[in-house]
Amino acid sequence: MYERILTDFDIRTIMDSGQVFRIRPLPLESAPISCAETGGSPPSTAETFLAAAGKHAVLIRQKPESEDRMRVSFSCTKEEFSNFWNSYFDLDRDYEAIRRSVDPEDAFLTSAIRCGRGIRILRQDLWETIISFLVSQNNNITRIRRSLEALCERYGEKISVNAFPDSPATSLTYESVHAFPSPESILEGGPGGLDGLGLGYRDKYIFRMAQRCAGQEGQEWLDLLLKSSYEDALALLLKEYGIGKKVADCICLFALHHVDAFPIDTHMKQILNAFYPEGFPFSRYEGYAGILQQYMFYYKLTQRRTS
DNA sequence: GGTCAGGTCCTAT
DNA sequence: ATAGGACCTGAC
Repeated sequence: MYERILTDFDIRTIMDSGQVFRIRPLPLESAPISCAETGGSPPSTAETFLAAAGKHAVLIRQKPESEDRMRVSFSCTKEEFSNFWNSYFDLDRDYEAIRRSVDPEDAFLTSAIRCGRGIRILRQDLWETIISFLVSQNNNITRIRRSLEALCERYGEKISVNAFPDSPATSLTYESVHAFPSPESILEGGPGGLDGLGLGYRDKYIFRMAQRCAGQEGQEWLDLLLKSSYEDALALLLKEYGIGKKVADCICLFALHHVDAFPIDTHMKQILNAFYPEGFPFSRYEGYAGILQQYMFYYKLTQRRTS
């Protein structure tokens, strides 16, 4: 177990921000959503979550320490934390500085960053992110989660998760935690091996992408993407069957960490039309508009939920 | 029970 | 090049 006091970190907000689909609250310790804008205050009791990422998984327990500080425990060693989770959660970036840079006269963005404080743009596994956002197209977040979880249960290897010694979660066993499946394991299931996962017509995109990413050649393609600039990565991704501009931008932002990528989906279209009829001020936020996109997207979701 | 989901592909102009 | 329709399915 490894503990940190963190600012601009709220695992629940990250979980609900729509960039990641394999973080979930532990059943025994769930709590309502928190959003300053909707009158809710962060729960003062500890909440615990299970975060699965690629072949890694960890329990995360958080409790507010003060107004803007969170006490966060990770059920892993300090080494595992510094080798993987620190980077995964983008903990070396100063999100407070990003929030401070927002134009105070921009009422919508100001509300969005207040509501979404605690968001971070994760550095997710590339292959997992490609599949996740192929699934996401013309789909809803609940079903995306269900489909991906079912995919992991069918093809992902079981992985172990350390429990907190003093947690109610100790009584649970995490045999149900699966790694994200490899391209090869999906190929072994054959073309019909994706039936029954609720993927709909997206199954063919996923199977083809598994063919694309399998083997040494596939790995080399993924490595090339990892080394590419935003512009080059975008062009490479757009060649692939089932990947359009929006999904490509999500992959660039959430896996390749090109934080200037600015995915525009139905929600963002509505926001841009309603609040930025003259255009979003990209030049003011050059190089990191994608991070602000995430605050706006999350804010929009919380508004929809309560209206 | 219709509408809507973090869109993309395909076809017809 | 650009517009319009089809598309799996289940959550709400």
